[in-house]
Amino acid sequence: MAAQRVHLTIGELARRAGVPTSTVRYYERAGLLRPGARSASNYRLYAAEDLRRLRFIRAAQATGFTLDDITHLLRPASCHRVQKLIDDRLAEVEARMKELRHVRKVLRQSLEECREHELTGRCAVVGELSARAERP
Amino acid sequence: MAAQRVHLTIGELARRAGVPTSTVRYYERAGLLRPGARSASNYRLYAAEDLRRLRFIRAAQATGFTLDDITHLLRPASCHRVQKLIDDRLAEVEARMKELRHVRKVLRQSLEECREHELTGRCAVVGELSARAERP
DNA sequence: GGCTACCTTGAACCCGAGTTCAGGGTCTCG
DNA sequence: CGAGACCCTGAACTCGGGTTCAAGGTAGCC
Repeated sequence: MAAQRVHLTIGELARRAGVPTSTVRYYERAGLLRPGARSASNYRLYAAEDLRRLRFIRAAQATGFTLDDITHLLRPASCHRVQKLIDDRLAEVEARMKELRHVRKVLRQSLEECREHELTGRCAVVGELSARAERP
Repeated sequence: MAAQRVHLTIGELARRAGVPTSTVRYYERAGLLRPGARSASNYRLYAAEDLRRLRFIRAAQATGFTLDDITHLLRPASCHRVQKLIDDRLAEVEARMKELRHVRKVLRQSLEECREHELTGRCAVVGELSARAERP
């Protein structure tokens, strides 16, 4: 409450979050992030809060939420809805991790074989991958 | 070699792989999967081999390869290239798993808090999520 | 007072990965 | 023979998530 209002321009905000300004404007169009104010010259002005919000958006996105999901996460209108989103997402995350563990195993094995067979001139990776990918 | 040539139509193939026929045709356009033959009436005919190939494509895709990557995986022209693809992908998989572990933790915590705060009427999830997402 | 780096808008464009549509041919069953 | 389910083609469309472009306004410094 008493914290100084930091006034970031769009460029500053974007740099701090590691995104292009075009993306910030795009998120605004998408209803995800509105600047708290505008300067006299009509520049968007953002507070520290907005930086957190932007970082949250990127983090959520990196973990598989769509922008549409994120709008619901950021509008805690219904706790139930948010809970359901998180619940579902959690299930997806679990499933994805399981998949990835399998994939990692397959990739490692294939890579090894590929290296072993290198001298033969014929790369056997695809057959191996296919065969294994079929019965996860 | 001596195995019977199974002649699947596009619909049969698609059903067995769990994709729409439009996708199969799309993969053909993309150079990923050509039918081994055509019937007299110009229907695409696929062999069991092609079903494996299609399943491989879907599996690879599910694990984060783009269709373009997959064309290279399926054309083992250069073992080196394939190795590089797999190597890179392996690194991505590792990174992604790490991310996911963090995300899972955050989601679990948030969900718990959300449930605890349910009675207060105000959902605190976003604040929590944002705060945690900031320092992974 | 001019240079440079920033900011504004709306509209158009891009990409991957498909899907849909229009306008046909074919196969099989009754 | 006819109905319904399948197949063909090329072209257009969709969608998410942005980026790029044109045509400006502005802020700060020398």
